[in-house]
Amino acid sequence: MEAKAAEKTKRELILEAAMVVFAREGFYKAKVEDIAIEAGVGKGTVYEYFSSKAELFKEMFKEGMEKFIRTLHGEVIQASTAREKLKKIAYLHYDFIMKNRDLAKITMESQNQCDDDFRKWLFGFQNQKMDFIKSIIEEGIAKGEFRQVDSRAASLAFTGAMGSLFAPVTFGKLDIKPEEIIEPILKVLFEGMSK
Amino acid sequence: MEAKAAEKTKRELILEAAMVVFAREGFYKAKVEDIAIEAGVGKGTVYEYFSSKAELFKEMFKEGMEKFIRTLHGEVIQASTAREKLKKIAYLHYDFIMKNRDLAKITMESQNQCDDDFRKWLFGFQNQKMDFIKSIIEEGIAKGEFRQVDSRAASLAFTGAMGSLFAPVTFGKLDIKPEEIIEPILKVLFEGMSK
Amino acid sequence: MEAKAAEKTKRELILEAAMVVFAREGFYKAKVEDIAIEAGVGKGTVYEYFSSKAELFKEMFKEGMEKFIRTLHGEVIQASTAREKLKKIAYLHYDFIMKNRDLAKITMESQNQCDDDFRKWLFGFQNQKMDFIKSIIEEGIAKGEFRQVDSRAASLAFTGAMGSLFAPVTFGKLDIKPEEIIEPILKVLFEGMSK
Amino acid sequence: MEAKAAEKTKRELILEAAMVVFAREGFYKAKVEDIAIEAGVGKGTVYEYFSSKAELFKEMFKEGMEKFIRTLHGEVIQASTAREKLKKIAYLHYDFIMKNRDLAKITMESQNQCDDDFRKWLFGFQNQKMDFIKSIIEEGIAKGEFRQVDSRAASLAFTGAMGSLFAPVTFGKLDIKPEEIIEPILKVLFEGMSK
DNA sequence: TATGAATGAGCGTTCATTCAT
DNA sequence: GATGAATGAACGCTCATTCAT
Repeated sequence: MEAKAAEKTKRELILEAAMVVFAREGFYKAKVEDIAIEAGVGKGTVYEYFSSKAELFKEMFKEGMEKFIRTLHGEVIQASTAREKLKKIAYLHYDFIMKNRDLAKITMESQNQCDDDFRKWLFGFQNQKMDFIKSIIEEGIAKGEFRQVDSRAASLAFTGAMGSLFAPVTFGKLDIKPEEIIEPILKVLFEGMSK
Repeated sequence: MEAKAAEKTKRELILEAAMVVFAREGFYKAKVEDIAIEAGVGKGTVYEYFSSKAELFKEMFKEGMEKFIRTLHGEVIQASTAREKLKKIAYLHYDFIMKNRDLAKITMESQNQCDDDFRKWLFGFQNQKMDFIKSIIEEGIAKGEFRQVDSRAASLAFTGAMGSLFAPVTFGKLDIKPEEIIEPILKVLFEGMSK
Repeated sequence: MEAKAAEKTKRELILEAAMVVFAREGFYKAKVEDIAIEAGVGKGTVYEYFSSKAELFKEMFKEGMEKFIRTLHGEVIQASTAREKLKKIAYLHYDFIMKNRDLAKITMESQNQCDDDFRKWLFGFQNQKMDFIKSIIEEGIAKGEFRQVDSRAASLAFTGAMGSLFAPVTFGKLDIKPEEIIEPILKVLFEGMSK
Repeated sequence: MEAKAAEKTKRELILEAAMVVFAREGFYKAKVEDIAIEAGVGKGTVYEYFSSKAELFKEMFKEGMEKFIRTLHGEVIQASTAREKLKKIAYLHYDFIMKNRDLAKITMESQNQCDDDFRKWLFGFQNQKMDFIKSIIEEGIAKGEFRQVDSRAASLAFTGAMGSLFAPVTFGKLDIKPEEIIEPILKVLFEGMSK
């Protein structure tokens, strides 16, 4: 996937290490020194690129999320129907959780331990995701794929159902195949929205 | 020696203060001293009743949750149909979040920062709640209120939808009436489950 | 020895408990509460009889030592020759260590952790013991039992040799019979003092 | 980068400060912060070099003692007769106490307040010293300098007599010249061991 | 630019002491 | 007198952050 060589900037190394360590330990238990070691750089170097531990946390979180959103938009655009789009989102969501269960785990934690600016960003980010889903549902209604459901309620239900996969998955207790859990959930939701 | 009741034990005072402070600050930022001040007792007194900060957190969390579960079971038993039961749960859930948004906020956080025993308890607790909902849905299916939906998928969707109320509510951004958001969500879900 | 019954005053109970606990834990690690429990009284009661932990320590120490000195004088007076007196002292010393190894252990510790008054008392006490031995040696010289040795040097040597039993005995490593170790030491010392 | 020597490592600075403060206050009353101040470093720096207060105490103690033992062996080897060797030991002992009365003072205290490993090390250390003296006495017997005395008893007496200098010296009450007290003691002991 | 030795503010916890009963 | 619940000063230790090299 990479162009030339495996050249990674120090910044990238640190962000990746931060992901690993924050996810493993949580924000407070994670030590800046451990992140530096994980990244293979000196402790002081971390502060060359990030002004504080909290700043590093925020940056790591943002990068991870924005990457996810980019993937989401990129993939979803290829689907034609609203139903397919939502299905795609559900599977991407599942994949994302599985591959980044670390990030998923700290999403929850992140709400309490950062400043208000970050909280606002996070809230805005979640709204953005919700709006994206809402717009797909509204598109589906417009195209006649769905009934005249309350689009906000439906997107809340959809988002919530996605979210409910978090806990069991991140605790590693969901050893069944993804389609076995995602399909039935989608079925229930789609039934509620179908004409 | 005292007249009527109203008398609160020190333990109760501390638990209530812990709720307030942990919710406001999160586990790590909360200082034991602040909890003591909030409770109107000395710092040492906290340690007369709880062996450590973590222990206090766990106890506070358990008490709050168990109280909620008791309320839930008590109220739900009065409803006759599965639909009414789920509706009841949705509203109680909403009320609980509104009244205990403090507790709601830290539910998420709590997963990372306590020991494995607590994590297990929490996981078991969540399963218990899910099973309760699942059994209501299955009862609804048996009684012919619902179609033959996948009861697990449905309960995940329901739980998830309830959960999705968390974020906006705990961030204090939901200034509409509860029924305006709960009813549409229930409608979507029930449509998906109806015959 | 007791007059009426086994009536023990609270004060005595506390002093005995203090002996046990201070000896087991040392001054700093010993907790006043543990002493109270050991004595079978309430924590507050300790402060009815002793103004502080340090005060309790001092009192306990003084009582123990003075009791030892009384025994020493009482027994020694019965011996007729200086040699016999010193021998008696050596054995009593050994017995005392064995029976009160607890007290012996904290003698050392006690020098650092109390106030100057106590230190002076302790120093005076040790001098008193040394003088007692010195006077016996001088009596021996006067009576022609010993050569004209330097009585101070001799008493230092004698005291020191007694003291050197401390470490091995209090560490419980001396599993030989007392006479097997005391007699040779006395022999060396007496040879050095004999005509 | 620095010119000659004179340069002291932080570790050495801290060990020296520890010696001063532990000796002045005893293990428990000594505050880590005071040691840091005495060393002219920050409190955290102490923990860069020693994992805990107890660890610092043990290291300080070991260094001091091992230095003493090295000095002892180095000097004693130069003496030819057993008598001279013991005399040398006596004077070195006295010097050591005078120069390191701090260390001497806490030797006693140290027995109670450290863990079992340290206690074992201390006990082993004392045995080693005793064995060294015993071997010199046995050498003296073999060479015909001393009578067939019980070498263990004699070494106990010698060690004890040395030890008895502790108390008066460390309390600063011995304002006489060292030879005035050491020579008579040696005389008594040697008389007891001579042919 | 990169480093890691040095730092000290900050916090959890202990326990001697007090005092209302 | 006797009690033990309540207290808060005190201290060991951590770790984010700095800065001289």
